[in-house]
Amino acid sequence: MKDRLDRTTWLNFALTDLAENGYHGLRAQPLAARLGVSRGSFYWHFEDVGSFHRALIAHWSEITNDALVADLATAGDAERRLTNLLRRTLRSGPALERAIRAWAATNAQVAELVDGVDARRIAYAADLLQDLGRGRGQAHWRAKLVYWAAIGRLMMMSPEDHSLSDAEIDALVKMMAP
Amino acid sequence: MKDRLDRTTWLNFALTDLAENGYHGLRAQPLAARLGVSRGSFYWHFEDVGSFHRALIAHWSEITNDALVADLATAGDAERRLTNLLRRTLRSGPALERAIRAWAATNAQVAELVDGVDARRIAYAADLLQDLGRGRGQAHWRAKLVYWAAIGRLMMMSPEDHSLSDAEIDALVKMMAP
DNA sequence: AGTCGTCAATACATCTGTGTATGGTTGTGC
DNA sequence: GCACAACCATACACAGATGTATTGACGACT
Repeated sequence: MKDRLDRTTWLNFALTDLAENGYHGLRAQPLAARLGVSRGSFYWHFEDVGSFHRALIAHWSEITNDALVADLATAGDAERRLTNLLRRTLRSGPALERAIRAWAATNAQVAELVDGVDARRIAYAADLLQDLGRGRGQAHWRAKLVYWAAIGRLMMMSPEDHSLSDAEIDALVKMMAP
Repeated sequence: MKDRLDRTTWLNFALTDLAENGYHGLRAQPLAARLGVSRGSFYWHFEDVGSFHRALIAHWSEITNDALVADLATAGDAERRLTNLLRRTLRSGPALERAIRAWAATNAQVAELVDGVDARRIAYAADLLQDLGRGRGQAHWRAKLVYWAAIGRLMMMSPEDHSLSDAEIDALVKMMAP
């Protein structure tokens, strides 16, 4: 038998389910049904629903921080890296991030972790803006502004309003770091 | 007996509960418990949970659009109105809007209504930017950007990162409509 | 005073989900 | 080839929510 599950398989499946169906489906019974197994498997891998949730957000946090580390290793000067960062975050598939933030709105532990991720990303953007000549305070509030826009955009529910051309992103970079 | 409830009392209470506890509490049993009545009252005023939800988002949409109409009637020139709009939306209590958007992430009907509210607000901001001399296309994408930032900000879960000084808001207005 | 409409409590059947206990199946090391 | 660990199914008791049906209490209108 090859179709047995391990812990990270559960977690990865839960992330895709979270992106598609929201956090209300992140429980033993619905997930097991979608996976085609019984809850016996769930309760083998996880103590209870609460600890499953903790494991899941820890897993998401790891993945997300890995992605940021990859960003940090991107080559190029600061302006190019900022442009690339904006292109990626202003165009990425919004489903999972949106679902995580919807979850964070009603769960303090999720909120705390999301908060940490946000702070790291803002600090990264602020560093880039400082490299482009902005003062420390200016760089930080502009970084917050751009990051807020990225998050606000992915919270929009109509896809047609997500569009942003290369020219508009370039203009945004120039606006933030002239 | 004066402590009997009518339909709008239910809806208003549901909105405060939504802001405080998220949309997972928007059901007959928990709401009735918090209101100190039985579910008999709920099922008198509403057909079922689904139609209650529809009534609730319609109610929110009305309230929100009324607020926008009030904004539209604000006196002053375009720059002052834009500054006021930003001060209000960049500083308002974020709980209800955040909860509504968390709800919209997993409910198509809520998403549709939120979408309409967003479009109206963006159009209003774009009008103001056009009054300040921006071209039509420029005004619209800058309005989207500012609106995204407002939404992204209220999705942030740590209160200390919400702060934005008057000077920063003025700088934002100058940045968008120089 | 009596009737009707409005609102709410209670009781019931049903559904979905939790957590636990117990046993069964599959693979791996010796 | 066997013992053990990893993994999963099944069954049970329980909790919370839904929706419906029935009954009851209050107020207004005539």
